[in-house]
Amino acid sequence: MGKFLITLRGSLPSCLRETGYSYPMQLLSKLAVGITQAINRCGFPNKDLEGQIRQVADAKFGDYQFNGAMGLAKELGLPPREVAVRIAEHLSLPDILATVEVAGPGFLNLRLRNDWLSSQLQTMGASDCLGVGRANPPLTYVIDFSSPNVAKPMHVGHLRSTIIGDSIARVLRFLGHKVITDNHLGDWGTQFGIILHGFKNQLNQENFAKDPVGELARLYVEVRKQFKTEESEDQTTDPVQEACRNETAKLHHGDEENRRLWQQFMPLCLKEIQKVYDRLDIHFDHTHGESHYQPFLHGVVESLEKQGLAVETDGAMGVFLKEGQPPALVRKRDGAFTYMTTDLATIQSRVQENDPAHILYVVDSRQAFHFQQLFEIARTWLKPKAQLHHVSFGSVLGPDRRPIKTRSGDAVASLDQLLDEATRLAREVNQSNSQPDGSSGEAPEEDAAGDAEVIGIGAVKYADLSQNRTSDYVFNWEKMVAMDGNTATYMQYAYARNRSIFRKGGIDMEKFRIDLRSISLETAEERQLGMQLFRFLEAVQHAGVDYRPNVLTSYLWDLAKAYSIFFQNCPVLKAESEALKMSRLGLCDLTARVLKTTLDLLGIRVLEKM
RNA sequence: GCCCCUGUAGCUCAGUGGAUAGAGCAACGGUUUUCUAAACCGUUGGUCGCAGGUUCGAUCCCUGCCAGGGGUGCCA
Repeated sequence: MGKFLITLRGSLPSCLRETGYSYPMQLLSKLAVGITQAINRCGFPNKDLEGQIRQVADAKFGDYQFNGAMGLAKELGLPPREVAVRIAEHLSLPDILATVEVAGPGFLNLRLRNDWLSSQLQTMGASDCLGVGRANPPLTYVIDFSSPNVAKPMHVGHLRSTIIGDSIARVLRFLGHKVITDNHLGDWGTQFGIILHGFKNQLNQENFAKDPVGELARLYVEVRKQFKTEESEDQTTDPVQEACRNETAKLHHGDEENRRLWQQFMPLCLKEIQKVYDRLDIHFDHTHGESHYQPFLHGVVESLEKQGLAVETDGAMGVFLKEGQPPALVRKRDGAFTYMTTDLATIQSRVQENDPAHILYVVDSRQAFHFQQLFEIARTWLKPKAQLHHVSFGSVLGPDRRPIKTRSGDAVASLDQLLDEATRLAREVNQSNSQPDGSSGEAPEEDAAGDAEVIGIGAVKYADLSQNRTSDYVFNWEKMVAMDGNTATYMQYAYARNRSIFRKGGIDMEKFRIDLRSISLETAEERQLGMQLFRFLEAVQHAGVDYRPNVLTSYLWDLAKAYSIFFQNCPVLKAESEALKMSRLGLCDLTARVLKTTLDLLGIRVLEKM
């Protein structure tokens, strides 16, 4: 491969090589080889080349474009268009390219041959994984996501880590990597001390019997309210906070009563959380909470101390990293360990047990400083071969544009409420569209409740996933439960309409898929849809390289648009000839499979009828 | 104080060192004897916070400023 930057819409090209992404259908590397050869034939230098091969900005220019000629021209002191023309003249990829055109100040616009594209679509269609195949070599990823505090009910703020993490796991698995997901529950920190303190002093027995988790959550909020505010100058003298710290420390030191209570609370909390995961269709390989690492914490601090990393400071043990920066505390004055200690133990354990190439933390961007410290300590301490990444995401803001905080006990929509509302709306829309008024769609009567859940939860997930994870966003009920425009519902609907064609046509899917025919891309609509289908691989790669599910939602939107235009303009069952009908059915079926698979990578299900 | 992030259409947000900066929603107008109208088509809407700099080319990179937010030794 040449020294090109292969750009998948701005993704990090070197990652493609580093992560060993090499798939038979990879077009960009083929183009890179061809263009490198052309540049060599011209006698132009190809080192330090800032050129780029990418999808065209506008379909009217072609399919792909090469932007390197302008930079090269500057280096050579030649007119940019002349350089572009010479590269174009020497560019020879006769099987793949139909046209190579120089345009504007020196762009090289490339158009793929229809027969080549068609053959690629056949390859995709014949492949179970739609031409994506296996990464070579597969890498091991540990992905840490969701990680709620078990003592509190999940709310909209927990949604992002949970569904973004799940989607990243699905994408990396689909790309052929080994993925280990781990829900690092907050089940051992100060929040338990708070609950223990509340339980011992302010318990409402009746509530606890009726709704134990609800009562624990209430206690948490109640006790938090009694803390001195952050403005007060000396929080170390706060008696309530001190008492909570004391309960935490007792738990950590093996106090019998606190251990017993912890063991009583945990199954209740876990059951509550599991309900949400079941609804969201999210599963973990491990649920190793903070408590899981408790036996190793002493050893961690000891080891850090031995290496001279941790030193005593005001009675606590801390690691000083940078001048002027506060130390990272690994053991508090009262002997309790911190989440820094737990996170270090967790890294150690993951490195030893899984030997991963990457460990991803899908966590709120506000914890950036923590991860910076954590990674720095871990690298010095363990010298792991694993790369550590904080896959951060922005905050969910309230209507006042300020982050929703639960520490202060803000009232926020619970996740259950959100999912209920979305499901309720889905049922409403579904019913209104199922009236026997002649113009309605096929009424799916069998499992209306289940269908509404698929649509409603899909809508909620899509609303979150379609946003770039790094930016904050304002929480909005209507947006979260919207079912028109660029939403999961739109994709599910496109899928359902697509399947309807096959039902109406009485097509035997198994026979049809075995008996694949060549796909005609004669009309502009067919061509555009085919092109979009072909780009599936690039979209998944890009999403995987950047850990960004919203790349997939953008792709889906483009694909669904292309399909809608095709659907509108190209009759399938009533196509002019049997051959054209079969070709278009082939396009439809491939579209359905790509839609379904991409939605699956987002953790969203489809319905055969809507 | 120090560190980090953000600023793009009325609202919510995409996007990119390259061609005329895009969607959804909202508003307005149109499409249903034709494979599902949860759809489609069209119109309106922008000094990409401000000012410099680097570059053949900057909304994107750099610096400063303004505005908002976050973090910051005993919460996680």
